[in-house]
Amino acid sequence: MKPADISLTACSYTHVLEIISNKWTALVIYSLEEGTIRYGEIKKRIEGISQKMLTQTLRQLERDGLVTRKVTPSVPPIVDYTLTPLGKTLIPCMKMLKEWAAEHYPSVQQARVSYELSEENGEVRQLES
Amino acid sequence: MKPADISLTACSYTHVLEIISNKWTALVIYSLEEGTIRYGEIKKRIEGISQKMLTQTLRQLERDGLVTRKVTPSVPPIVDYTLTPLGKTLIPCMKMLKEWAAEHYPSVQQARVSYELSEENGEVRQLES
DNA sequence: CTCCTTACGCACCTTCAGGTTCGTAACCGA
DNA sequence: TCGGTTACGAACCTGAAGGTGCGTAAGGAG
Repeated sequence: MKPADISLTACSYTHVLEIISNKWTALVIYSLEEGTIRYGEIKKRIEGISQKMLTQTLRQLERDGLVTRKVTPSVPPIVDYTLTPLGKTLIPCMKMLKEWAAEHYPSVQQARVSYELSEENGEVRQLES
Repeated sequence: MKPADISLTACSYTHVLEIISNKWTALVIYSLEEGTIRYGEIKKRIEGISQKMLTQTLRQLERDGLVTRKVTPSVPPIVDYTLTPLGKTLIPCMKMLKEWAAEHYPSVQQARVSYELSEENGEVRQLES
């Protein structure tokens, strides 16, 4: 009835997801929840993240005003990262997502298994002849 | 101190985002919030989505147990989509994300602008010589 | 007889997020 | 003198997400 009332560029969902849906972003924010932390510490805490990806992710968060970067020019250098007040407003959202997953992700996994099974058994998907 | 306690594959965030962070997924779920709706209706409501992407997105949601697909074998065919109870549990999460964006996205945009400005003015980023 | 309709599948192409590797500054301890 | 340290930048490569266009069924309207 109402035609084209949902727009990708205008929709709020797109905006949030654009910020937090990068591969490592949520994990980096999570590692910052407890307060200020050094670059190297983040890297140690997050399993499998490369230096490049961590730097890239942090740069993006800094650009978006979600974290602050503080350089102490010693040698070797010390760089501390902290969530800004704006960044902290994300925490309740993230908590909610986390809780949803804890509660419902098993159901999703189960659904996927049964879906694959019914596919193998040649269930009707096609609009048949 | 605590080394590698955050893992990509084990973390709940990854799981939720894996489900809802595809380009069109959130918008499709949003279009289903009000109840059962036909394929063509969804397509009309979401600006710029192609047939292929809509089908792909719906297939994925169906596979994850978030929507049901009901085919009425008439000609031309009628296919109705509905959120499952599991799918409906996502709505509060989505609402929260939406509200966050409504409240805070302007700040993010502003932060981006000032970031670009300070870049142009050659701010110190490098660990200097 | 022909065209329009709905809801797809399939094949192909492009783009970009993400990953790997290498180089760097300059101090400190051995 | 030489390797280890920290926190990066730059160049390059790859795979997967997303986009475009074509084919299709069968009935009803004209």
